[in-house]
Amino acid sequence: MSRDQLEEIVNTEYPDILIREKKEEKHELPELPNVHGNVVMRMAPSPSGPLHIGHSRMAILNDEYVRRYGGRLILRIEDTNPENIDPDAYKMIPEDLQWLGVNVTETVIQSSRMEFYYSEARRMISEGYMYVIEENQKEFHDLKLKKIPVMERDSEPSVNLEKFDRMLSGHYNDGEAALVMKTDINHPNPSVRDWIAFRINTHEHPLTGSRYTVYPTMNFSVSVDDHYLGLTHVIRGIDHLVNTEKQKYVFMYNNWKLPEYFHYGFISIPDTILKTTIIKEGIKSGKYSGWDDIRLGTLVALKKRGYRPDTFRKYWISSGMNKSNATFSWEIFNSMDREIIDYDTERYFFVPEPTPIHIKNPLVLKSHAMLHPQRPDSGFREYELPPDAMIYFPEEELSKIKEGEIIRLKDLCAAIMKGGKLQYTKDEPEGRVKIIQWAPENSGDMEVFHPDGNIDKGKIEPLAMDKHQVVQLERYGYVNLYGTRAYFLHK
RNA sequence: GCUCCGAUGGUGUAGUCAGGCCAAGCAUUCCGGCCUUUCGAGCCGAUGACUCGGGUUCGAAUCCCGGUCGGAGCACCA
Repeated sequence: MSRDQLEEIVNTEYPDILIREKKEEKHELPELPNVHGNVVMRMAPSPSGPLHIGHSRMAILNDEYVRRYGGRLILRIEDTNPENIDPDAYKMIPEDLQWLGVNVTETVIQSSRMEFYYSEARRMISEGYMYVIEENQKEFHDLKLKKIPVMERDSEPSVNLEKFDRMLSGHYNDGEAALVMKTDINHPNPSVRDWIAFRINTHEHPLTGSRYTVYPTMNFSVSVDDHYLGLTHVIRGIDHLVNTEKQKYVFMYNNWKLPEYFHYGFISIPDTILKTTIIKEGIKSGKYSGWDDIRLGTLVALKKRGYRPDTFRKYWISSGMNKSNATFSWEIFNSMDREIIDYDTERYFFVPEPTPIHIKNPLVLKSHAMLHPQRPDSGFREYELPPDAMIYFPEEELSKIKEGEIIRLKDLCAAIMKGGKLQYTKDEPEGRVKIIQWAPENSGDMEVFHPDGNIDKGKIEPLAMDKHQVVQLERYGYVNLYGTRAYFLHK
């Protein structure tokens, strides 16, 4: 007997036992290993601009685990490269995180910990784990590729300490000396071999000015910070895989306990402008109105369009910590957002490409539209139209109506196409007909800005004018209203 | 080139560590239908996937080997 036959019998004879448990879907992140009590986690953006969608993943993932297990979430601003820092970012990043609902328990700014990095460096130099190279960086690099150590690799700690102090005293210019972390000169990955831990950069720093000229590279500052801040788990992008490898040497030399590391895969976000350099240029040239230009993928731009912070959380939790590369799905993201906002968004009429038409109604007409179809108690939008009223109708729809066809003006009346003109009819249409939105004569002008740069000009019904909220423009899509303009959210 | 990482429907994921409950779950999109004074929401239905080849095993999406494809890194950026 086949499975089909069996099912057939069960279906007809014993339907009761068929009540199968529906597997409940888990939109949950996996448990973290080695959790003993609270966790300490961090996010470490560089202050080159405000946060964008990509950053939100790191923020949400870390925040979500700290919420689950309890503990601390450290925002560590990694500003050890004085070039490419946007001073505004120090303010924008915390604001973005707050909007996302990420609960930062403390903030650490690396440029304010320079003395600490120096003292850690001195200690590790004196223990023989670091050495200074001078004037021969090119050679240093070439020799590394050939797995050959430079001469300085074996110099005495006291000599290295002396040279390091000379670095700090301003004796060298940019690129003339560097402090190197000894690792394994035979490591299969050349970049892991003896990496640069401190370099000289005389660029002015937005926060510390010209006080410091010797800056740690991220692999050094991250290592010592991760340890001294007590990190238990580190979640970050797969692009840091090799960095983790490098940082492990610092932990090993100092006998520090390694945090648990997780690296999630690259996510490419289609049709979205994220690169800070491109955005900055665009703002400068006037192409973009600012960081919150809705054509951008920054969080402030997405906020302006009306996305809810919870949508980000939901999306990133459902994506999990997959190591494989993936494509960000606006489709799914928008669907999640729709689910969250739909119940709260009022309905209004917007007529793009409006064409005025006389509907030739013999009597006064009253429209009666619900503010929200699922919430009858939310009220109605009502307009009174005098006889032979003029209304606005979408141009595009008008051209698609055939001669003699009856349509319905939503929540108003039926209308028939006669002699190329649409006009009132009291005949009730049979079956399914087109139901189309319209706008009364005293409607306002509105421009809807789309993220692809397009602008739809049209008429917005009077009751929606001057509103500042996310609404659904029926048959058009969800938008965020800003008075006489609106930003398109999604369908 | 070298080093590392990965591969489940159109898309995003669950399952892989501890092989059998997977005849592969969920979400989303598309398609069809129902409902409806929105093309939104809701309801019903349908299509659609374990990268390939070997091996181990009674049994492999899951373990092993190899190939292919994709990605990242190879900085005095983070």
